[in-house]
Formats: sequence, structure tokens, C-alpha cells
Amino acid sequence: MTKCGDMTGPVTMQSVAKAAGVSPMTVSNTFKYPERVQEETRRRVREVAAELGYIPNHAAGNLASGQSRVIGAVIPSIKNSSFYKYVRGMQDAAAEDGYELVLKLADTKRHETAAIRTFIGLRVAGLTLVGKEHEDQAVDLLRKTGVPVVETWVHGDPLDMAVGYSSAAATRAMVDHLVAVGCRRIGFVGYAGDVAGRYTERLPAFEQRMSEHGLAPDLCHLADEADGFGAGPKALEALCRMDMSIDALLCPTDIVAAGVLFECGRRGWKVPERLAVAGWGDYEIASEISPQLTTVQPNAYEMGRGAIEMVIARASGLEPEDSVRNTGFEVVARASTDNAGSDAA
Amino acid sequence: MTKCGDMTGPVTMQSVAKAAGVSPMTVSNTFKYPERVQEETRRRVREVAAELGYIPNHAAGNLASGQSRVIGAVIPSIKNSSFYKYVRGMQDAAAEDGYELVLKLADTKRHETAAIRTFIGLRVAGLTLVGKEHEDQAVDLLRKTGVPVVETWVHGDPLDMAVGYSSAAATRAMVDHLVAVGCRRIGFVGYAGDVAGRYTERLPAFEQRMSEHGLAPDLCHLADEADGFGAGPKALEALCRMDMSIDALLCPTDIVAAGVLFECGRRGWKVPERLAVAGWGDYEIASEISPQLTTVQPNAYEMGRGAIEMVIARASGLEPEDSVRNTGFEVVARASTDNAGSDAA
DNA sequence: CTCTGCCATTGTAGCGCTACAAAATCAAAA
DNA sequence: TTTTGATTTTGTAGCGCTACAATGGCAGAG
Repeated sequence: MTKCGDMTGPVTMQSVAKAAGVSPMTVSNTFKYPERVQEETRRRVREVAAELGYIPNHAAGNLASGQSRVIGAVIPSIKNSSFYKYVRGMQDAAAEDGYELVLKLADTKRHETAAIRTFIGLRVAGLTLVGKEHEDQAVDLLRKTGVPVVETWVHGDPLDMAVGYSSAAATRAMVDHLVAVGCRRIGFVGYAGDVAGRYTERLPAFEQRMSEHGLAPDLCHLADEADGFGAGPKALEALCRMDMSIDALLCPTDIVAAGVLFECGRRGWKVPERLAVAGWGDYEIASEISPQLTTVQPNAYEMGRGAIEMVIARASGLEPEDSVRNTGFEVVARASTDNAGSDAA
Repeated sequence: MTKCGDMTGPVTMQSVAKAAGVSPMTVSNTFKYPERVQEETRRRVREVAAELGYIPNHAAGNLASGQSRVIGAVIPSIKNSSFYKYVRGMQDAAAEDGYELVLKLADTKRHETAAIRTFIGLRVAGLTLVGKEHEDQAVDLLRKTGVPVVETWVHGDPLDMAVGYSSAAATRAMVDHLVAVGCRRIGFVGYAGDVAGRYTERLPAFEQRMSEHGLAPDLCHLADEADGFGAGPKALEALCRMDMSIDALLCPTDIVAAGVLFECGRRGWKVPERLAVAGWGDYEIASEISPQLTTVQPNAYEMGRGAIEMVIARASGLEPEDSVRNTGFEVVARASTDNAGSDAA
């Protein structure tokens, strides 16, 4: 910590300027507005900077300019592959416009609020959240500071901006699919958790659509985890206790569905003949497990891209064309529901 | 953007001070050194700050104090659950000491270097990396700036500090286990990728240990992805082409091993009778899939905690007791290798 | 040879905060 | 009452950078 003489204190713009024989402003311009600096000068400054290992102090720049090239993303979990494409989309879109994406994990709403606080403390250019349910305190903060914020994986009714798809619409589509392949006693597995925002729409949609088909929406079970394989067997058991004639199961994620598949294997149940199983999310496992899983494919990559594009648009001052963007979804029909009811009533 | 009058410009320490009728320094102390401020004053400041939605500008604080409460973690992927416990460990340890953890994803060494650059630009208190292979440029930067940095998931020979376990030791332990349950023609699946640091030790260790057991280490295959289910079938096919009498397979991750299990199912091969399969990482799927997977359990949570503890120790000026910490591992024997060789030679 | 206009470069001031030292306050001791 | 010492509060200066205005240099026009 005692700097010998002053040979190698922290490298600042000042020291680069001195070493390159120019003023600090020229160094600043070299990095921020290269076109303002003559080719030759620019080259020399870059060289010296690299030599010294100079990296501009973002904190100081942020303070001076009031601007930031960092976008914060709060994600609820990395426990499964669901968010991989989403984050990739954000990453790619950010990089294209010269922004940096940093992540914070928050598996409860309380942690989400803390993460938002941290990001605002960092004075990020904007941030993305998952879901539309947040603590009042967080909403308050977001409102007061006015940072650009996009809610993702949901559709409509945004705090500021939103991008995603309608879980209700996807639920209806999946019910239609199961009915179309012959299922009648369809079970529903929901998730009753803390970051439940993007799950809460599903149960009402399920109940309504089942009724519209003239079917009873009575086989519902709320799991206390959405991501674990373990939730599958538990849910199946609970629903079987309600009615052994259950012939299809709509799961909150592919992971839960995979858990159900494993359990069916243990029970010697054939899928989809005895039980059709549908997942959600189009995780990698969905297409690798046997039988392959029917699932909802949420266009996660596009969603990530869209979120960042909206943040950047707002951060650049221009109002984005649309403050709500729908990236849609697709029901991918695979073997786990194929001709499920062929031997049923 | 036109502030009407000046009623609600950005909330600064200044404005909080004015509103609370104290000096800015008192506001600063209220947040940074609460014990220096009288109970009553502190309460009032806190109240006003909350009212106004004030969040201290970390950039300004960082600049003024030269200190940061943010730690950056570069992680290679969130494609699977492998890093979940690791990140949780980091998160928990950071929170306990009042630090913030922010993540950046980097799936190539080039991206890793960019992430390091970003974090240094943010002047984080320290950072954690995964693996011990980095671009020269990154190493150079790390050296020149002297930020505290911990390499994780590896053991020994650190740039600055390291925490993890020996992949070589784990490989040897797994070979011993497979031999003990009767396997003789053991196949090895490696990973030849960009962030291969923590994989490169395994093949030599495998070859050496096999030889020590008097077995031929000739059934080796390098996959081009470590995380995908798809790598499993490919590897199995490649190795079968080399020798159909293969009776065990050591995979780089549980995901690959699960892929192998799926493929065995398609082929009608019994596991472990026809082929014993071992994974690596103790992912959730390992204990849920059928048969359950034998795997290497890497104490990821403890590793994460250790990494952050070391970063904080160094950032606080005190030299950590040990610059290399071994968090060990455990071979978890499960059904996928149980009595594998009972009917073999 | 001077003047205008244009470009590259350079001062100046200040972003919001904190370290440090100085000042104010107040209770207890002299 | 004055003094002392501890506690609480407050100026001052400056962290490293960038916006902005101002400077200098230099070509071509007058």
C-alpha cells in the first residue's frame, strides 16, 4: 500500500495524458469521441493506455456525465436453463449498442427489491425485471427515480415497459391441444411462490378454458417449487389422490414435467397412453428426455433482445414505439402428448 | 427532461440534507457511520431520505472514497444448475459482510476478458473467476490493477487466490470407484472447449490412474460441449465405434451423463449392468433421474462462500490466511454404477 | 499580409460523495 | 464560573472524469 516514490499509483486519465504528452481531455475524447481526435494522436494515446493498463473509471465518468453504459438485469434463478436464452438475448442486444449487461440474482421479492436498490445505486442506464409483481417499496423507488425499466415474461399493464407473452393465452392453447389429442380429465399443476408473478395468470385461464370445453377444472394442485424435479412426483400423487382417472397433466415447467415422467417410469405408467404430460419453457431437457415433452416455447431470446432494446431506446431519450411488446409463444407438440386419448373414451 | 422550477431534480445527498435541516456530511455519516450520528438526527435523516426515495450514488461514493462494496463474479454459463449453489454461496457470504454481488456471463475467454474489463471499469472491490485459463490480456490487466481476484473450481497455482478442489483427485477417485464395482473397459468423455480450464486436468489423471490399475486408458472422447444432453449420445456412439466392450463411462457433467442414460434407454441397454455411467457436478437431475447417477459432488456452496470471503479479506487489507483453499469433493455412489461389473468378466 | 472559418486541442468547472480536520455543543470536573 | 474532555456536527478539498467554452493552428479567401 505504500507506493514507492509514486511510480505506479493507480493509472488515471491524468497519468495517461502525461505519458502521451497530451491533455487529459484528449485522452477522454480518444475513448469517448474518437472522431474528434486526429488519427495519429489517437493511436499514440491508445498505445500508451494499453501499455499502462489503463481502464477508464466508469464511476467517475458516470458522475461527470450523468450517463451510464451499464444495464442491470434482475433474474429470479439460474437453477435451470430457462433463462439462458433470455440472458443471451439481452447480452447480445446490449453488446450491439455498446452497453454492458450485469446480472443480479434474486429469488424472492425482498431480494429483488435489494437488487433494484443496488442497481439504482450504481446509476445504471436502465434495468430489466422478471414478472410483474414487486414490493411496493420497489415500485415506489422505480417511480421516484424514473429509471427505464422493463418487466419481462409478462404481457401488458406495465410499470414502465413490458415485453413477453401472455401466460393465459399459452395456457388456453395448451388446454386446447390436450383436448384435441383426446384428453378429458386434465390436471393442472401451478406454482404458489414468492416470485409468482408470471404464474398467477395460469390457473384462472385453465379453469375458464376447461369450462368452455365443457370439462371440469377440478384437478388442480399448487406446488411449492416451480423448478425442482421433485415437485413432479408430489403433484402427481396429490392429483391421483383426487382422481385416479386423470389422463393429462399440465406442468408449470419442463423440469416439473420431467419429474412427472421419471415418476411415471417408476410406476410403470405409459406416457402418453396412461398420462399425457405437458411442460412449459422449452428447456433443453424437453427435447432430450424420452418421450420428448410437449411444451410452451416462449421465444426467450427475442424477449431478452426486446427488453434491452426498449431500455436503450428509453435511456437514449427517444420514446420506444411501443411500451408493451408481445413476443408470442408456440405450443410445441411432441411425443408426451401425442395421440394421448387414442384408447380413451 | 425540463425540470419544472427545480422541485424534483435527481435526489442528492445535498437535497436530503437541506430537507432534513442538517449538513451533507451528517447525511453521509448517517448511512456510512451511523454510530457517529445521534439517534434522533439519524432517525430524521433516514425518514427524509426514505420520503424522497434517496439512494446514495455509489459512483460518487466510490470515487470519493476509493472503496467499493460491489464484488463482480464472472460465470461461464447458466445453462444448467451447476453454478446455482456456487452463486448462492457467494451471494450469502457477500450479504453477510454488507457487500453486493453482481454477475456477468461469459461463455468464452474473450467474453471473460471483456467482463473483467467491465468490472475493473466499475472499480469493484474484487472479483471471482471460474477456472484458471485466461487470456494473456486479462492476466495482464489483473496484474497491473492489482484487484483482488479469486479463481474458483480449481485447486492450486493461483493468479492471486484460488478456491476449489482438484479435478485430478476427483477423477482418480471416480476411476477407483468404477474399478471397485467391477468395471474394466472404462470410457472417458472430456470437454475440449474454450473455457476448458477446469476440465483439462481430468484426461491426464484418468490415463495415469487407469494405468496404475493395469487398465488401458484408450477409450477417450472429447466432446465439443460440456453441458448439453446431446453430447451424451454422440460420445457413446464414438466410443462404441472404438470398442463395443466398453462397460463404463465417465462423463464431464451430469447433463452429459443424463444424455447417455437417455441414449441407453433408446438402445435398450441396462444401466449399470450393460454400462455403468458416472456424472460430475451433483446437479439436481442426478438424484432424480432413473437410475440415479453416481457423481462428483463439488461442495459448490462452500466454494462460493470461500471465494467471497477471500476477496473481502484481501479487499479489507488483511492478507487472507491462505491464498489457496481446498473445499474438497465427494464421490456420491448411486444406482448408475452400483455393482456394475457383477455379471461381467 | 491579414482575415475568416474550420479543425484539433486544451482549460475550467463541477458531477455527488467522503476523508479529514476543525468547530460547535454540552456535561462533568475544578 | 471556568476548564476539560468527549461527543456531535460541519467546512474544505478533492476523487477521476466529462460538458462546454475557449484557445491555438492553419488553410484558403480577400
